Amino acid sequence: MKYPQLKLDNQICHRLYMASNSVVRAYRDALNELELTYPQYVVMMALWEEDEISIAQLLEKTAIDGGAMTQILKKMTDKSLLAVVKNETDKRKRVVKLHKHGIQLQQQAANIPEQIRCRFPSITQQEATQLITLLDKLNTDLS
Amino acid sequence: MKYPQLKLDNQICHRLYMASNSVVRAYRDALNELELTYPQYVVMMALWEEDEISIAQLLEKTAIDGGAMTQILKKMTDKSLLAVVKNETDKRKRVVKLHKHGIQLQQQAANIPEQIRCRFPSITQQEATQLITLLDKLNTDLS
DNA sequence: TGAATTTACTTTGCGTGCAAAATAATAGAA
DNA sequence: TTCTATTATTTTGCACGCAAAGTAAATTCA
Repeated sequence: MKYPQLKLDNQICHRLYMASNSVVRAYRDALNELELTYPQYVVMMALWEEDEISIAQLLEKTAIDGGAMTQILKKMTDKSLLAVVKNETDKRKRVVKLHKHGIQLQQQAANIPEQIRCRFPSITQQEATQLITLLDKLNTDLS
Repeated sequence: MKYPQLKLDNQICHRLYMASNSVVRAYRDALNELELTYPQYVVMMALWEEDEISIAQLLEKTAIDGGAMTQILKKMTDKSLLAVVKNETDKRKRVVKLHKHGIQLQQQAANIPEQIRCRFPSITQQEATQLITLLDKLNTDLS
C-alpha cells in the first residue's frame, strides 16, 4: 500500500468512532426501559448532579450540540421529566429544572453503569482508569 | 451525591462520546477540502486498501450502518468517486469500485493523518499505541 | 421442484451532531 | 440615550446511526 498512514488499522479516530457507537448501542436495552436515548440519559446525569442549571451550563457539562439540545429538552419536557423556565433576572437565559418523575428516575438508573461495565469484561479496572486518563488528555487537546 | 456511579466524571462512555465527536470535528476542515464527510472518508480509506469489494465487506470493514451506507454510496456515486455495480454471479450482491477521481483523491488525503495527529500533542506515541490497544479490546468485547 | 428460509441490500422514520443563520435580550460605547 | 456588539438560545437544512420493515435473489429442504 502506497500510503500506510491511511490504513484503517492505523486510525485512532476510526476506533473511537466504532467504540462510541458500540457503547451507545450497548446502553440501548437498559435505556429503553427508562424510555431515554443516550443523549437524554447524559442530560439526566448532568441534572442529577446539579439541578436548576442554565442551558449553557448543561451544554458545557454534557458536550451536546446546542441545536440538538433544544430538541432534546423539548422531548424530555413532553415526557414530564423536566421543565425549562425563564430566568427573570436575565430573560435570555433559561433554567432547566427536574420534575418529580425525572428525580425518581435516578433510582431506576442506578444499576445501569454496572450493567454496561459487564459488557467489556476484557478491560481490567486498571485499564479502565488508563483509558479514562488517555481520553481526558485527548479531549483536553481537542477542546 | 446518592449514586456516584452516575456522575458524568465516572463515565467512560461519555468520554468516548465526546472524544469521537471532537475528533470527527477535527477532521472537518481537512475533509472539506476533499468535499468528504468523515464516514465518506472512512469508505474511501477502506476502498484505497482494497478496491472492488462487496457492500457487505465494506460494512464489515468500516462498521458504518447498512442503511446509512446506501445513502453514502449514493452521494459518492453522484460525486463520481465510485460506482456500485451488480455482481453477475450473484445478483443480490453489489460491488463497489473506485473511479479515477476516487483513486486520485488518495494522494490529496495522504497528509491528513499527520494533520490530525498534530491536534493532540499531549498524547505521546506510546500513549497512542496504548489507546489503540484499549479501544481494540473494547471493540472486541462489544462486537 | 416448489415452498420456506436465508442472504444482501434498500427504504423509512426518528433522533441526534453540526454549521450557519435567525431571534431576542442584555451590555457597552459614542 | 441610542446605536452597536455580545450573549443565550432557537431554527434550519443536511448527514448520519439505528431499528424495523420491505424487496429481490439465492439457497435449502421436504
